Amino acid sequence: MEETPSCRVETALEILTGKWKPSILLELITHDTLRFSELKRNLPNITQKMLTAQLRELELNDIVHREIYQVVPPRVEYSLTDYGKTLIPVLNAINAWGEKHVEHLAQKDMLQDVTISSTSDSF
Amino acid sequence: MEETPSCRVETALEILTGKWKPSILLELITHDTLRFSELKRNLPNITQKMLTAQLRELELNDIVHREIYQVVPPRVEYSLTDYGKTLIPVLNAINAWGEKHVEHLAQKDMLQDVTISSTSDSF
DNA sequence: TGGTATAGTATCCTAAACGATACCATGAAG
DNA sequence: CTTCATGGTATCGTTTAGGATACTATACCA
Repeated sequence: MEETPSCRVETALEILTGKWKPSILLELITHDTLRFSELKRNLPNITQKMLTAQLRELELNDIVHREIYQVVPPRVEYSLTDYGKTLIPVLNAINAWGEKHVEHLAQKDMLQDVTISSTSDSF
Repeated sequence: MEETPSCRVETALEILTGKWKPSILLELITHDTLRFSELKRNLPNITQKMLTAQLRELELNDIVHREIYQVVPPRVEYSLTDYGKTLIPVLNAINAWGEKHVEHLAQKDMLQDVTISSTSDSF
């Protein structure tokens, strides 16, 4: 029953964090709808267990929709819910800052190899 | 040497996540400069070890500045760097979404107790 | 001489996240 | 009747995050 800003930030971050959730969300943002196997293919190092677990959590939070087709072999498709799509601007903001940060660290740590120039403010 | 959006998002999230970093950052945003002991007082359940560790990480990433006064007993003050302040809009975006999300879950899970109305879009 | 305050370290332990691997059900195709 | 593809579970082990507790240095103050 807390209602502080830090509580809200943590609530939001819970949805975005975990080793795989950002990648999964970005996949669904850029591909719209993906089968389980397609997601797995696109995330080369994830285990089946982790992919299932993360998708279930996202589903519980009403971020992704899981559509099951009763066929054999099974076909299950994942996509963002309308509500899940409200996360896109947040991810864009985080992505933009992350991009600056990579540059910032590059400038700080190494004063060398200043050949970075790509800039993309959204996906 | 990855340069994908998900890599950038993860880089940014690394800075924001951890059980205490959001709280620490929000403290420094709202109070500007705080001594170690003041931070500890304001974060009632944090251990000294965790506070030190999280502050060190934030310092390494150039998010917070650590000012040491050579007196006894020691006095050490923490504040956001100018660069660290560029995180504020990001935290605001996350906070705003988190607020909506709390409401969203409330509507979904319980169809009761609809007495929530506070709205604050920034700190 | 001993207690106090501050800002830490060091050590050990638990719990949670994550990973590797094996297993399962189904029906169609061969 | 065997094999294949899909989308999972179950079980176990490791690795990491976090927590509890004890310890430290220093100078001042009584």
